[in-house]
Amino acid sequence: MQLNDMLAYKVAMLASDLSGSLAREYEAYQLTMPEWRVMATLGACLEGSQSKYKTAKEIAHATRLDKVQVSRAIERLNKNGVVIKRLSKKDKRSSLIALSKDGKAMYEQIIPRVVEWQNKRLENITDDEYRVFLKVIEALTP
Amino acid sequence: MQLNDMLAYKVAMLASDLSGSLAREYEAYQLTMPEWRVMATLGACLEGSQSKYKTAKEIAHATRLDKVQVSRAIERLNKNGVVIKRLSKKDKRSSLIALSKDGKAMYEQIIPRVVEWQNKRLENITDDEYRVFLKVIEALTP
DNA sequence: TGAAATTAGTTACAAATGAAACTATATGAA
DNA sequence: TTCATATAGTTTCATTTGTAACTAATTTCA
Repeated sequence: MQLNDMLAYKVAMLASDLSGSLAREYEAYQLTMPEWRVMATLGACLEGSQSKYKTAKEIAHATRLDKVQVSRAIERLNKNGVVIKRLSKKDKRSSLIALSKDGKAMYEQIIPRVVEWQNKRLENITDDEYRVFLKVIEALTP
Repeated sequence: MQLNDMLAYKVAMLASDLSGSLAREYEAYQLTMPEWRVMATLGACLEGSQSKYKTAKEIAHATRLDKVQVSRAIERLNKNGVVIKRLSKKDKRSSLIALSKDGKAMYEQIIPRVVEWQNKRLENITDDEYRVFLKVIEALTP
């Protein structure tokens, strides 16, 4: 059995390649990966009818980052004017986080680049193949 | 677009889950992931007709680890008697690395655990689905 | 030849990461 | 109430990781 035949290795290689390649789309905006994930989460919730505010805890859950990483990402995004923070009245331990006007504008610039990047990556793959791919990912995740 | 719909994110989640889960199989042997990959590479080459010795460079290439990680992994494996190192006569900058007797025994204990782990993970997935999955991975990797 | 450029591997240092301790608030049971 | 326990988020510290500099050997080509 070669390393190359091993599932975990294959997927790790793919993940590292995809992450690195996608990162080039948002690195232009001086964002790290955790920062991008926080933004993406805050940006996505603008579209629905839900509140545009999220707590750090909710963001951590959505991004699967741990609370330290989320705290640091929010701190930097806040310092750079990308997100705003207001104290929650319900629970004074928490803040409510949302994209600022600038942050929203930045998000709206990045998203099309991410979509385009993804479409390009998927262009040699049929819909059927991709469906199976997603299904297998689902089945592999406990 | 939700984070969850993003290809790179999905694959990163899967990779992190698979790596972590597989790691439990070799962590019992006090191996880190780079160390396991080095062992796996040296172990696999015992089976073919090739030399059982590999240079750090060849190992780095096979494992896709960078040379610093490989150097550190080899250093620790060597200190723990898992691999042996002899100077290459052809090129005095290089060493030739191979599994020691103990290292080979360890490798032969671990491999069945890894195979079993992988089979278990794949048990809900049909051969056809898995074939497509591998094909998509191939197509996604540039 | 032999000086300049390249390569293998190691070492040193800086940045990223994660675990654990900490602060402030909230919850729950006596 | 009030005291013990739990939780949100931050800070601290040790470890991991990656980058760049380094050493020693090899290759190239003038």
